[in-house]
Parts: sequence; structure tokens; C-alpha cells
Amino acid sequence: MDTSLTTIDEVAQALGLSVTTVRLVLNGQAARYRISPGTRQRIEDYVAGHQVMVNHAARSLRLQRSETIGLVVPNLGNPFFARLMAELERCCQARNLMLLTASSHEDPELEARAVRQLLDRSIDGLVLAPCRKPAPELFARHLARVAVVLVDRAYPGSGFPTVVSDNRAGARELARRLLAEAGGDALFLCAQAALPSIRDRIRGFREAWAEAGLGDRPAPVLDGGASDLPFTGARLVNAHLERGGALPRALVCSSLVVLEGALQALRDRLGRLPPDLLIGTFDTEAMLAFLPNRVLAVVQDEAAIAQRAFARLQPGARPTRDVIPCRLFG
Amino acid sequence: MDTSLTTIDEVAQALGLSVTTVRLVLNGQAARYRISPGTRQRIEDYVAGHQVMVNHAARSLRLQRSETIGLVVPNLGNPFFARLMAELERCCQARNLMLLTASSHEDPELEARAVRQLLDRSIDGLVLAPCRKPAPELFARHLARVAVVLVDRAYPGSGFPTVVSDNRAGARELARRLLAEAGGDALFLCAQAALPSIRDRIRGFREAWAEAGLGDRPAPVLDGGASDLPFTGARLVNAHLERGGALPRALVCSSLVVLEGALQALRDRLGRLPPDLLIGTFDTEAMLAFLPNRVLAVVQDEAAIAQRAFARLQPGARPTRDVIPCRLFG
DNA sequence: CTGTTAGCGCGTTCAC
DNA sequence: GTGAACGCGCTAACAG
Repeated sequence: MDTSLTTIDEVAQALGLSVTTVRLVLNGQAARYRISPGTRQRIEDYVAGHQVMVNHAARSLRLQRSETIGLVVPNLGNPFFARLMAELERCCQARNLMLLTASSHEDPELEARAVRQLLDRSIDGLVLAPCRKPAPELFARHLARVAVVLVDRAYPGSGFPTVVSDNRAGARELARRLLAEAGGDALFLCAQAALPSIRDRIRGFREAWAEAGLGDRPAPVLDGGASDLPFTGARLVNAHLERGGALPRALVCSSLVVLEGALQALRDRLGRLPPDLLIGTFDTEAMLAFLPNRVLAVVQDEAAIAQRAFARLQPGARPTRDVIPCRLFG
Repeated sequence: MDTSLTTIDEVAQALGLSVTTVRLVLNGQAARYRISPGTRQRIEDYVAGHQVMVNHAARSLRLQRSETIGLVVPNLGNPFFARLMAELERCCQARNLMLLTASSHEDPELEARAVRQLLDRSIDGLVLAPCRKPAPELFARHLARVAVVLVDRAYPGSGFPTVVSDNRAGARELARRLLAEAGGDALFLCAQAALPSIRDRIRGFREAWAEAGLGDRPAPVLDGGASDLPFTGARLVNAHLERGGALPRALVCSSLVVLEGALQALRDRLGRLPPDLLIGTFDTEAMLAFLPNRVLAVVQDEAAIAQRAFARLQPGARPTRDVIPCRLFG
């Protein structure tokens, strides 16, 4: 058996046929062009025995498309984005596409670089969770060929189809329940409040606060700034308590990471977690269910986001805006 | 400003130069070939104003390599593999490579399909966490060009460089500590015992068991079979208790998923988690730290695995075997 | 220092 | 039914 890579030309040569004939068979157009059954059989036998593979680079060059889509997210290690990617990859497999992935690490420079690298590679589509409002000039001359969809972070006026979770409704429902159970005594800690998704979570919390008739006081929302680290949550808790703030009956955090830091700080100060503290959070982890505390969690539907984003991946698509419902657990 | 894609030919044409000259400048070899500074400046000005980008498909076709490496893992949504991918992507960024990713969903058929798709796309390297012992014929005719490294699952005799965690030592140390604290009263629940990584964890547990002088009884290891689901952990716990087994002082689980199911079952049966139950597990989650129980966790060093795998990614490399230490937390 | 040219493997068009 | 020939954009060898 031949050990070199087998190209279509080589098959043709080996069988004494022309490349056209071989390709028509390989592309399933044998019937249409009335290739003789004998020839057809010979070709099929040969490729079966030799693991013939088409050269994708040549194909891309000729067809000006690559059967590849790109995904750029802030951090592939973040479980939300990891699940999103896994779901997107599932969509791709069904259509024989492959996924090229890159992390921006929340750095607009790296993001632009990743996007350029992907466009260089003639991706047919790009799913982007941008760390800033994307600069349209990055894509300008590609828009005819490559479809762009924004996910998770809906910067208004970006001009691209966008698919996001309904963070606002999720947060509102979460806060409604928590405020009812906690008699209105809740505190919302957040990081990265500049992100559209976080902004929506804050808005939802404020709406529930007003609905609960607490509008005479401003909603207690503490903003920890740009970095979503455990340290941010810890800092907010410590600052609140040191300012003489009371321990609330319900604590809501804008991310699991903030929650982690907040719980650490509470445990450090109080010796243990106050078991009657109600916890509200976004996204979830399996072990959250085993805390002694009552926990409410808003979880996003990564599969639905991925599928919708995939469906919107059409060149020249209008800038639609899809909002995927969240589910509330606990 | 031109809105079409700008190719090297077009730049040359627009500037009245030859493609060679343009290319030498673009590839940073201007100095070496003594391109005149004036010409050089003209070219650089032009490309700056036009966002010129090289066509990677053409480049790959010509060079027979794609500056792309492939990653195939059982499940991209699994946090361990997600972190591994994030780290591998970091290695790639440093060398201007991109990552093509695919999940096998623990299905050898899908795995083979993904690998073939990647090889079709002329990847320069492949990092594979195989769900079975890989069939060498999949790669046979590519080995000269594409480097293959196996990670996480070391099937002996595969013939490829392999990078895995030191699951055996990690498990041994974990069990040693847990057995000491629990007076030898421990139970090990596992799923997917056929995987090399899980097998090593079992072996480590057994070694610690023998070391602790408990060798007169067989080590209490319960095997839940092939599927790593919460249900598996729950089933093992229920079966153990219904057989009249006592609640052990220490419970070790081969994965977080098994632990999740086991804890669910315990809570369902006992009304709450027994707070003095010692827990041992592999991999970790932030919220695990806030369980009322004492928890010991063996965590893998995804960054080190990724870096080592990346370093071993050389065509025709000898089948080395790297074992990366784990860390024990708790 | 710069220009010309021949493929890389595939898909398409047109001729036989 | 089948074959020949061109070009996608780039690189490398060689020719000035």
C-alpha cells in the first residue's frame, strides 16, 4: 500500500483516468454526467483502499471558502465559554465544518489580532464575544464573504446579528424571589459592570427592587470595577462591612468568581459561612448545590445560544438581536 | 480606499513593483536582501493604509503546512479539557499558530472522523486525548509531516509521545492522608475504570491502602462502569448502603461528577450531608471549598501538560512519556 | 537590488 | 463519457 499522501491526480494516474472523471465520482455527480458504472466502481474501490483525502488548502484557495468557522471569546477556560464552544462545535460537526478558536483574554489588541488571524485563514463565519464594542473596520472588507455574529455581549449599534442571554429578566426574577424571601434585605456585588451582560443583570436587580416597593432607597449595588477576580468579591464584602454595613440576609453576585471571593471574605471574618445567608448568583457549578445555604442561580442556555448564533451565521445578515431566556434554579 | 481584499500581487501592481520585492518586505527580510529604504517605505505605507492580509490557503498549499494545530478531546465542555485547551491556545499564540478543535464525545468513530478532518486540513500537529487506544493506521501516511502527541490518556505502545498527569502518585498521597485521618475507613467510588488515568488513580489508592497496613482486606474500590455521570456516583452509594455497607468516614471519588452523584444520594438518604464525612476527589471547583466537609483534592496542572505537549510536538518524535506532578489541596 | 516564472492540488469550462 | 487547460494567491529558484 502506498504510503504517500494520495491526491486526486494520483488516483487518476494510478487508474489511467482523468482527474475530471475521478472528481465527478468523488463529488457524487457520477450519475449526472453518466460515468460508466465500471469506471465508477474502480474509482470507489481505489479510494476505499487508499484513504484518499482531499487537500483542503487547495480547495479553499480555489473556492474562496474554507468550511471553517472562527470563535473568539475572552477566555476559553471560563466554563460558560467552554460550554458555548462545545455546543457550537456540535453544530459544526453536523455540517462538516470545523472550529478555529482563540482567546482574547479581555484585551482588545489580542482580540483584533485573533480576528485578523482568523480572517487570514479564510474562515466562512466568525462568532465573537467581544471585549469591547467591535471596530467595524476590522471586518469591513470581509463582510461580503464572512458572516459575523456577536454573542454574550450586545454592544448596541455594532451592526452585526447578536445573540445574548436574557440577563435582565433572569436577574429580575432572581431578585424578586430573593427579595421576597429576605424581606427586602439584599446586597448585589458585581464586577465588570461595564459589560452589557452585567449591566443588564444590574438593571434587572434594580427593577425587582423598585417592584418590591423599596424604591425610596437606592438599590444596594456595589461595583467592584473592571476585574472579575475572587479578590474583587472579597474586597467588596470587606469594604461593605468595614463601612459599618450590616450582613444582608441575601447576597447576590454577578458571577461565580465574585461569589467565591465574597464567601471567602465572609468565612475569614465570621469563622464560617452564615448558614442562613441566602445566595443568588449567575451560572452555576455542581458543588454549589451542597452548600449549607439556600442558593438561587440564574443559568444561561449555552446550547440555545450556540444554535441561534450558528443559524444567524449568514453573510450580509441584518443586525438581528436574539435574546435567549435563562433558567432559574433553586 | 479600496474595499476588495488586497493580495500581494495587487500591492506589487499598484506600486509598480514585483511580488518578490513586496514579499521580502512583508516577511521582514528586507534588510537581508538589501531592499532600498525608499521602496521599503512605500510598501509599508501602502500595506498600513490597506490592511493587506496574506491568503493563508494559498500559503498552506504552497508550503505544505498550515501553521495550525489540531486538538481532539472527549469533551470540550469538560472543565479539565477546557483549561487544557486554553493553555494550549496560549502556547499557540506565542508562535502565531491557531488551534482547530473538535470533540470526540468518547466515541471512537467520531474521534477518527475528527482526526481525519483535521489531517485533511493539513494541520502541522495534533494533540489528542484518545477515547481508546489510537489506531496507528489513522496517521500512518501523515507521520512524516504532522506531529502527534497524546495527552491525558496513556495507552501503552501507542508509539507517540505522551503527556499525562501523575495520577498514581496523586491518588496515593491523597489516600495516604485520608486513610490516616479516617483511621483506615475509606471507600473509593469510580467510573470509567478502563481509562488509564482512572486505573492509575485506583492503583494509587490501593498502594496507600497496602502501605497503611490494611492489606489483609482488599481495598474497597467500587467500579461504576463506563459512564461518568452523576447517576453513576449515586448508584454506587445506594448499592453500597443497601448491601448493608456502613457509611465510611472518608469517601474518595474518581471524578467530580461521581462525587456530585454520591453526595446527592447521601443527602437524599440522610436528609443532609454528614458533616464529618471526609471527601477526597480529583480536579476541583471553586465552591468545593465551601462545603461543610473537609475536602482533599488532587488537581492536575493543565498549564504544564499543555506546555510539555506543545514542546513534544515535533514530527517523528520518539515516543517519550512525560508524567506531570499533581498538586494536593486541602 | 528587483523581476519572472513554475508549480502547490483543486474546481470549472470547454472541447473531443 | 472523458480529457486538457487555466487560475485561485503564494513561495522559491533563478535570472538579470
